[in-house]
Amino acid sequence: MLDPQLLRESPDLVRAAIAKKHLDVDLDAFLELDRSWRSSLQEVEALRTRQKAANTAMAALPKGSPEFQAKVTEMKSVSAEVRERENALKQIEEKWRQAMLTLPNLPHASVPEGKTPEQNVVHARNGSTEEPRPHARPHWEIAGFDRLFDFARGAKVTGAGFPFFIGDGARLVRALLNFFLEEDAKAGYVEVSPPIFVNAASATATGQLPDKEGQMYETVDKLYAVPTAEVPLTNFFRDEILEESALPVRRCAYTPCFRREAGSYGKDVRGLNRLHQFDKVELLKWVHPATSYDELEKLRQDAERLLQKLELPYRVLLMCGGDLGFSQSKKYDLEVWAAGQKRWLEVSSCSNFEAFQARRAQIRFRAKESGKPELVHTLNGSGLAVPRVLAALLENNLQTDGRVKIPAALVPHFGKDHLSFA
RNA sequence: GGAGAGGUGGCAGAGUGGUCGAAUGCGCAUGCUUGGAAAGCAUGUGUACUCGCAAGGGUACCGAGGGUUCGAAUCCCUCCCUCUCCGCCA
Repeated sequence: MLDPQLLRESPDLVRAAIAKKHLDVDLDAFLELDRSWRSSLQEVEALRTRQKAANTAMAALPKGSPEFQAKVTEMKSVSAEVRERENALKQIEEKWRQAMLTLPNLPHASVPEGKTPEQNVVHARNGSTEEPRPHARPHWEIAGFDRLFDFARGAKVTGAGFPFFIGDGARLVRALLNFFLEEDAKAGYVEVSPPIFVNAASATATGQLPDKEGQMYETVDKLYAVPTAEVPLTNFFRDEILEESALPVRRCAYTPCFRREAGSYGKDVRGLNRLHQFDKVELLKWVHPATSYDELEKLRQDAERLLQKLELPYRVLLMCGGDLGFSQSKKYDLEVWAAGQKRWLEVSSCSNFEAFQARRAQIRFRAKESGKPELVHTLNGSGLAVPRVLAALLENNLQTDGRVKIPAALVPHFGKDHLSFA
């Protein structure tokens, strides 16, 4: 949610910023709504003032006295009017709230111009994509793949996109999760194991609702399976005021992530590239607004380090305005090279939300100077998404003998230096 | 799942229709006192929205939402949560 004050005082600035995201937003309609909300509010407040004054006067009057009865009669009509105007106000407020929820966050000045993913800027590259790998092939074509990653049984038991991980496949998932969590702990993130279902208020605070409910699995009692640990993690401090000295708070969490992925078909969905359920470790920070862009760089580096230690070639994209999400101010994507598919796979997305989520979620800190509550800035990034990292490992590290070499950093967690499909 | 009790300010805890944004205590802040501290004394101590150049006003909030009433922390309804006992169970 944006700062309503900023909208009122500098609508042109907001308009220009939103234009960078290439979204179509009717600010004038909102501003008009805002004006009528304020005048309606003032009407109601004036009437309430009258009611309160009458209430005090009546308390001092003998009950049943003529003066008292006269007041009752007088205030009955005021009461009716209050009811009417309050209903009108409530309706406007609801519209106002809905309108606010549809306004996107503003991009940071350093976000490059651009409309399409092609206009994202390659910020950095690490490792070679040119190394000859004659045996490389898409991971789903590797001999024995189906023994470790059983999509057919998964489809039978649950549905497409819910594979079984078996033997070394399951073991590699567990090793990766362990490796990620251990490394994240070393980087100062406190591990959290959160609920994997959240209520509507939580999904709204992080921006999944109201627009993206079609992307989440919903239970009969209106709980949502988390699409990412970001949701329960961010909501941990919802409606709370932290001490300034507690900032920055850094946390990480492993959860399975559930995404309906409605409407995505085709090449992207082969193998482990896109699943309805997948494992991911998420990094989250609550920081002082003055430091959030430094913290974003650190967050990106924390995620990058994982890929470096896994010896996987990757690149960092700085997202252009048009490819930024609804609620982000600035975002880096980390993409790992999959030598078999000969394409980049997104394995992490590191974003600064500034106060956008914090305002929706009312996460604040008490500023030492003023003693007043201020909104924190929130940031999050994957560290990392398991199946795509796994896919890249299979494709890049496939040996001539059909086995897959396990990177040195992972060997202590995996327990051996090769994965076997046999 | 069944039965009962309860949700009030940072905490504890009063308040069953009006003068209650709310007693009192603790905590916290500032000042006085002191060589310094404690104690003591005094004053202050929520959040949000809104009007105003400002000084300063106004309104809302007693778990949430609705209702009754001229008027609701207080009465009624629905929901959520916590606790105790029973049942069930990883």
